Amino acid sequence: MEQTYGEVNQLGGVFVNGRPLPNAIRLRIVELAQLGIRPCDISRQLRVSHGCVSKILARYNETGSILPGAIGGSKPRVTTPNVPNQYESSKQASAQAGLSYNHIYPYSYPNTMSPTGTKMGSPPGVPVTAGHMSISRAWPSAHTVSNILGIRAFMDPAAIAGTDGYPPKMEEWSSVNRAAFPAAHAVNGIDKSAIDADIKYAQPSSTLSSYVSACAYSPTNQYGVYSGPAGGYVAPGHHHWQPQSPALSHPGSGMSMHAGEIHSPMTFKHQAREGDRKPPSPLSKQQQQQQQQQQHEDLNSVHGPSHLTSSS
DNA sequence: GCCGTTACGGTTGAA
DNA sequence: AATTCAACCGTAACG
Repeated sequence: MEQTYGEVNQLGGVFVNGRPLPNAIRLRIVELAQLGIRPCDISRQLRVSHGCVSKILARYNETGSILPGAIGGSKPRVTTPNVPNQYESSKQASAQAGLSYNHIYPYSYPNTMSPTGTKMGSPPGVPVTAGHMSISRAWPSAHTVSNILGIRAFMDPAAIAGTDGYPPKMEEWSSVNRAAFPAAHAVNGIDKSAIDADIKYAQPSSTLSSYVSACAYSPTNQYGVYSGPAGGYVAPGHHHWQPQSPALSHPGSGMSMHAGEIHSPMTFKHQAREGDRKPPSPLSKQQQQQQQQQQHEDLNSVHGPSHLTSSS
């Protein structure tokens, strides 16, 4: 297990068996889909099996999250009926969920060169934001609920990058994603960071241009169809997203960026549907801390705009 | 040819 | 500390 670098699928894409695709790729899949690109094209372009594309998109549509579910661990044993205290049980459940998964997992595959230095390992005390939580929706499954800290990974390339191979893992950024990038706009923001991170996985060489992670895969861009990175796909008529949701948007966070590039057709469908549900979330103190951290991290994460230039 | 679904082999991590 | 086991993952293949 140590070095599971990667295998190559039929499409020539790199993947690690048993492990989720890098968020950058996932993000790209969603972005492209939003732009109207057909799944089959996405599959080819990103070199991800269509089954996977299908799965990710389906998941996104359903949960609003591009992030993979929590891997590993055991669900809290529910053997005990919640009978005793109804309210208790409910809160308990949430709490558990929250607690269960909090790590960050930026997929940094060991292939890289990362400098090591970062220990950010995001210790268990990771950063989270309540704000996010709230919007982050109640996840249907036991897992997935909490972690928002993933965000930091998303937003903070450094953090991610830092992982020299063995980074902190964030399996559960699930909620994050939503929170982190509420809409497409956010996508952009994240994207870059996420991409950076992932990129390493994909391409160690990374210097990478900020975006295009996907493209990164294909240096040559054979499929070059979308030569453009996000910008490329972006719909021309996009509007700037407006900070309408202060709550979820971390102020200052990377999102502020020009995100205007992508319009967000998809948006979260459920925001409303589940939105109501977890307001006061029982945040664990950890989470609280996390919140703080996170916020501050967000700030840091402001990354520069991805210049989309050319490429290819 | 496209797309949804699922079997398969694999990884992870709480219990 | 080691093992168990359930949950997830992505690919590949099927329909």
